[in-house]
Amino acid sequence: MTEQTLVKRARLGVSDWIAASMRLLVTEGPAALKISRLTDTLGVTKGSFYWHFADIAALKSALAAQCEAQQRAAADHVRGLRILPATERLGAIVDYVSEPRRWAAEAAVRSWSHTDNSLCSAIAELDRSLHEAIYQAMLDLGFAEEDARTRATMLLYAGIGYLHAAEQSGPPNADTLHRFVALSTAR
Amino acid sequence: MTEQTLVKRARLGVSDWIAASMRLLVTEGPAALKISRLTDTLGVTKGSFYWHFADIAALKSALAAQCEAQQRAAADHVRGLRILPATERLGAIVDYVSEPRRWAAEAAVRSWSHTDNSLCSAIAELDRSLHEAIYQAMLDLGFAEEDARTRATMLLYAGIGYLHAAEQSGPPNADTLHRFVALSTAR
DNA sequence: ACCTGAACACCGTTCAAGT
DNA sequence: ACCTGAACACCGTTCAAGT
Repeated sequence: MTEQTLVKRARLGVSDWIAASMRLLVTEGPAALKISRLTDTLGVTKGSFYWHFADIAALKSALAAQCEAQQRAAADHVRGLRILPATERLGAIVDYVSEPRRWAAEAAVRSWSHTDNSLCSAIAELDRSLHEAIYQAMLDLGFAEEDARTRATMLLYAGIGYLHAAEQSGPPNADTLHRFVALSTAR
Repeated sequence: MTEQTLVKRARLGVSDWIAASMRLLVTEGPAALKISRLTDTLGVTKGSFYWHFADIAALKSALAAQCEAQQRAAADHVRGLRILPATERLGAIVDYVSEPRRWAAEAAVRSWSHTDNSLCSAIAELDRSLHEAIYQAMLDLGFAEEDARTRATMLLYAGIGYLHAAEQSGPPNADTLHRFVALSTAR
């Protein structure tokens, strides 16, 4: 009864569908992303949906794009940190990605990607971007190319693994990630 | 390889359905777990499925139980390696988990767990077991408790992160994991 | 005990027709 | 430009009837 079914707008735009989808995704997870759920909350029929989107994959793509935009912003932010000295830079990257809201969004997208292949490329891109940033920091710290690559790869994967593990065991612990940095940059 | 797809038995048992489900899960992921896919490969109609299982959730539960048994067996195997010297032991753990068939099963179960909470505890148990084994190896190598714990945590998460990343980018590379071992045990 | 075949509900999808 | 309403395909589910 608390739905906005009664607040039926005369006309809907793509952004209305995306917004409703985002709300569903965040509150009930990817499994709730059904056309019928959307038409219920928006107060229209399913035919309406197909005026705005080719199919449900298109809706999910658009939703994913929204998430990707946030991720790109994250990647940009990380790249912007390159003015910092390498050690502080790695610390700043860790602080940034472990910020609770970012962390939650990251976990949600990665979790969603397991049932939606369209998201895989976006995630791969962010991972590549992060790896590049970390690799560069390792180089700046004076490690030889191959050593730097291995250290960067391990640090990145440790972060991703930690994210997946923490997904069901509570909030992130920035301290743990900082220890990973220390270990992966030790001589 | 027992390809019984075309060999239509006169009668099927629960184990036949589970086996076919496991094959589908590992080769095509949880999304392929459809009754119609199973009846196609087993050469029966959907009504047959409902003689053996109450619904598709029951099939998935039974499959999950099978997966959990495998996870437990894996944990036991890792615990059994403790007789080896620490360095060889870590190498043996890496070789064991990166064995292609185990790796594929592991990736499938972890991927599936994102949409099936019943699997989370089994995975957490294996992770705990792996962490304990790796931690013990670090202690045996002479690292102090807290340092050993951090090194073990990072190595474990790097492996998990690598598994998730490799899930969509091809087969595992044991060499990469061995380099992670070298890095996380470096002084 | 195990299976078929027909039926039904649900959801994604299409499209001609309405405003 | 945006939406309705009816149709259809696909998949999970039920069940009476067959061996």
